[in-house]
Amino acid sequence: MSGKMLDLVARRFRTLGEPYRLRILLELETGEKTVGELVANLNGNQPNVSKHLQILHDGGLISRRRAGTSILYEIADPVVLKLCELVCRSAAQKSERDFEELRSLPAVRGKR
Amino acid sequence: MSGKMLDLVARRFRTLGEPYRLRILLELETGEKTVGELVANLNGNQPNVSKHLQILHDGGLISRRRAGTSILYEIADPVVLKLCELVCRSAAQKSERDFEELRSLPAVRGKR
DNA sequence: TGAATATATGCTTACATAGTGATGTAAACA
DNA sequence: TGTTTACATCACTATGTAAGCATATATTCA
Repeated sequence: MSGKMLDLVARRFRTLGEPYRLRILLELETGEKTVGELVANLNGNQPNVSKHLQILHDGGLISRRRAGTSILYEIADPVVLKLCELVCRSAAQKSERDFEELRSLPAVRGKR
Repeated sequence: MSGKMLDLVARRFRTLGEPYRLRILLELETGEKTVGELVANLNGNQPNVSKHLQILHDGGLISRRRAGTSILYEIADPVVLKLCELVCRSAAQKSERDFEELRSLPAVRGKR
């Protein structure tokens, strides 16, 4: 794989590597929403939400269309949902392993 | 999804959001390797490679075992390869779209 | 045990990026 | 046309993190 392609892929992962942006994507999972709706649902401030939307849009993960004075965003690349699902499952498994490892430590076993 | 879970998922994406770490993972795709081999194959310096390996290991994406004075690393969570493949395909599609969009701009169309 | 080899860990610097408040811009409507 | 509404952008600060050098740790072998 070329260096440029690696940079692209890495950038895409980083775009998804922000909890706030994941929350936005989860909000959009149920359908397109305006910036104002997202701000309200996420208890965020408007400039911050707009900036994250811009980043997601630049990355091609969401698309937008104007509707009057509002702008509606929606998920453009359905791969994001699949990615989230995969990572979510994998992260959950790791959490379980970490927990089991902790539980098997003598110092902890002795404390019960 | 809870806030902690979102943080975990986001962290996992960020772990993958570094070109150098992706190169390491691609190297490991063909089997386990020592730090020295990775340093040689990636033209990197040893502390930097070690640090990235540590990050990947903390994230549960790779595992390690000692063999004499060397330490062998290998991919622990096969989901990483699937993720890379998905993102790679998605990123390539976006690049194509960007290219088509550029090509259709009047300023560019007129220049040929 | 002491030297050599392989790897990990501080420490510092530089850069990217998130959050926030102030301000700019574009559409709708009186 | 001026005002209002919805959103985007700018400027700044703070934090996270990658790269690089120096150094510490652990294993092997003489």
